[in-house]
Amino acid sequence: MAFLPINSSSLDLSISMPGFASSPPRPSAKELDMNRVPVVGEAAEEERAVAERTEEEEESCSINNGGGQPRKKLSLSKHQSRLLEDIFRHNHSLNPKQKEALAMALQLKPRQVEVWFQNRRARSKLKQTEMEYQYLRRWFGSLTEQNRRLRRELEELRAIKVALPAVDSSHGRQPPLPVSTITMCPQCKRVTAATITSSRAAATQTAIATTATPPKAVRSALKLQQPSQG
DNA sequence: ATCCTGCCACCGGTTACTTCA
DNA sequence: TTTGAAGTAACCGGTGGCAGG
Repeated sequence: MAFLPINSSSLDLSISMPGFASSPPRPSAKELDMNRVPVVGEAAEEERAVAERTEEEEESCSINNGGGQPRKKLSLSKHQSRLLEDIFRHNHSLNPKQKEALAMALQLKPRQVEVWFQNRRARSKLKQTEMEYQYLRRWFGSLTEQNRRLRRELEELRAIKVALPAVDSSHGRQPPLPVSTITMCPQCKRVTAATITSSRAAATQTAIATTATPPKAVRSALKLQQPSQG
């Protein structure tokens, strides 16, 4: 469990903070909230933008005043998003103190940080689900193909068995068979054509029957891809 | 020990806004 | 300039865990 390195009074992140970093990357105009007036410059502008945004939120955003007015949607700056992402990578949820500290560092409301983490967890889960779906779809496809191949093989083996009805018990001399059909009888340890047809057919039958069950490795692989909690 | 209540955090689903092709 | 799709911040209602009475 990777906890954020914070204490009760500060968020000690080794990542640059908006408004605190010496030279934070300047977000492009498109990355900033379009409700704000366009700004030019470096850190001061970012700081000013955040301050203006916060002021606007105080007045208009229902997350602050409890609704009534049409909600305005805040666009987080690239800087804020990056920091949130960095923290999310280490921790998918925050305790109240961490949330408070992070909100302070980002000049956001704790509720906004909370909502961001909720939405981020949801996106993460959705992405995971989509990955699993794609994986299972591919797996299903390969199983279908395998099943088709095995059924074809079973038909061929049955055809061979029909063509060679007397071979089964004799172990006697038989006409030469195709190399691919020769195998060892598990009981008598002798190579016979009849054994091939029966044992291979049985094996094929079993393979067909068992292709519906996901192998343990697949099940655990899907489990392993779950995002680690806490 | 059990039940009830209030609080809080979280989740799934949805809405509404922003951005971009 | 308009428009539809995609991304996502914010909201809503429901649920479960926990503490206190």
